[in-house]
Amino acid sequence: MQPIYDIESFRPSQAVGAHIGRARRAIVEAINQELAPLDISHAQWIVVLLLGDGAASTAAELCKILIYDPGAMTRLLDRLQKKGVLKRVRTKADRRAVRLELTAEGAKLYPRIVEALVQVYNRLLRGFSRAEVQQLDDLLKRMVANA
Amino acid sequence: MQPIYDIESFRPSQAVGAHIGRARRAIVEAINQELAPLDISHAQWIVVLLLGDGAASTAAELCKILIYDPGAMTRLLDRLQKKGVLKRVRTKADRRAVRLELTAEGAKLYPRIVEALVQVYNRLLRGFSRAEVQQLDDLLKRMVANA
DNA sequence: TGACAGTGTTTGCCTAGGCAATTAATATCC
DNA sequence: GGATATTAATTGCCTAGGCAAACACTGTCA
Repeated sequence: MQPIYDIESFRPSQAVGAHIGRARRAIVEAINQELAPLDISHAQWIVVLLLGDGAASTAAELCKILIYDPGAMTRLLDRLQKKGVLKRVRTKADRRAVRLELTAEGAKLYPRIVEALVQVYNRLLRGFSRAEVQQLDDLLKRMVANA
Repeated sequence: MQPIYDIESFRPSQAVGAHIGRARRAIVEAINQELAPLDISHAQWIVVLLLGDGAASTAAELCKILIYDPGAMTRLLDRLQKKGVLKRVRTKADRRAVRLELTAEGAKLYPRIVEALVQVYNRLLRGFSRAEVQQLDDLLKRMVANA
């Protein structure tokens, strides 16, 4: 298999990286716009999502999944707590860790975020067959696997 | 064409957005690692690239292409100037604008960045046929077009 | 030509993430 | 059991981007 790009003909703005970057920007902007009424930031709704579906329940887990700085996470959680979205609960099992729980308020946010995401993705995937989406996913996963 | 995702079965971490996010992270990290010896940040090498291949020559153009805040751009250019990578040249044509030019130093950076990008992309695309890369590009472009 | 809108750049202020050091609690290993 | 390493969370400090206001200059249009 010959290499895809070579130095002579390389055009940065036409490379996969640029396309991926533009697609990501389109997604982020669309979601932000959709979630604007909830007054919640990009980093924040991802956390609500992860707590809401049980993928994480402590700051450390969130940091690991999101590859996010622990210090920044503490402050992000502070903000969500101040908003009344989540609460910190110390547990007996491990007294270092703080279990994070969505409040009733926060729990109401979860389905709204899911709905927004589904809507945005479906919109950005207009005209795609399921097979094409599957293929896109697969190609991206192969890139990540090569890292 | 039926919608791709539905609320019940939606798994955020398996959606296209997540895959795109992970691919982007893999690319950024690989490039940063490759360019670490140059002591230049993510935002900075993109600017050098755009100036180097003539895609932009003023701060305003850079902002437009990168969808980047003008204030932040001023300061980013300050840093690159202090590093001796570029210089600002006032021109008679439009006395508001400042033409940006790579210094001899900056010009030497350009091919090294291109080389790093080509290398990283080719590595992340190991095992891809040209057709597959083309398909990936196309699928991403279609998403962006739907935005 | 002169008022006015628009453009290019800069600055100040605010927010937020990264890094390093700290503290508290737990795990490990002898 | 006790020294040591590791882990979870927090804090302070630094850097950098977003927004809004300010300023200089250019373009437009009556």
